[in-house]
Amino acid sequence: MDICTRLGKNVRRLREEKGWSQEDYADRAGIHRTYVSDIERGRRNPTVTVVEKLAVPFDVRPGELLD
Amino acid sequence: MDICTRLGKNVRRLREEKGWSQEDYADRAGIHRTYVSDIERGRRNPTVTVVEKLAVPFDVRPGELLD
DNA sequence: CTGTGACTGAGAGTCCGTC
DNA sequence: TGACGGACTCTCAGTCACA
Repeated sequence: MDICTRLGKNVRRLREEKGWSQEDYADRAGIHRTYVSDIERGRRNPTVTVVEKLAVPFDVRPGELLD
Repeated sequence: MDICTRLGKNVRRLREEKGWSQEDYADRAGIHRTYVSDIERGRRNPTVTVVEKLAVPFDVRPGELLD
């Protein structure tokens, strides 16, 4: 499976575990809501700085999002 | 420490452990030599697909390069 | 062998919407 | 709430000559 798809699935899974909407999560991560939507669907190829931002609200290491 | 710097240090450390030159490694990863040079010095902010390419020659999970 | 500045096309990332 | 589109700016991907 493509690494962007894996990233997207991990983000969605963790976000839903927290019970957050995409908008809630986007605000916590400091990222635009439409961008989160694209990422969860594997339609974007984010940079490592974005991966770091994505990891903050979940309190996990950035690398975990790529597993 | 900045995530780009961490990535760069990890790549350089692993590359030197293997005894490869930047050029050897770049060829194995399918990336340009000068681009590897930039990444090792933390001057670039690569996308996750690049991180995936970087991980291949080392036979590690892409996420490990971000630790 | 490696660092660096410069360059171009592609795409990252934001913001406005509608359904 | 989330999918999706359009339009926009700015940075990244990828390469080269040269130090």
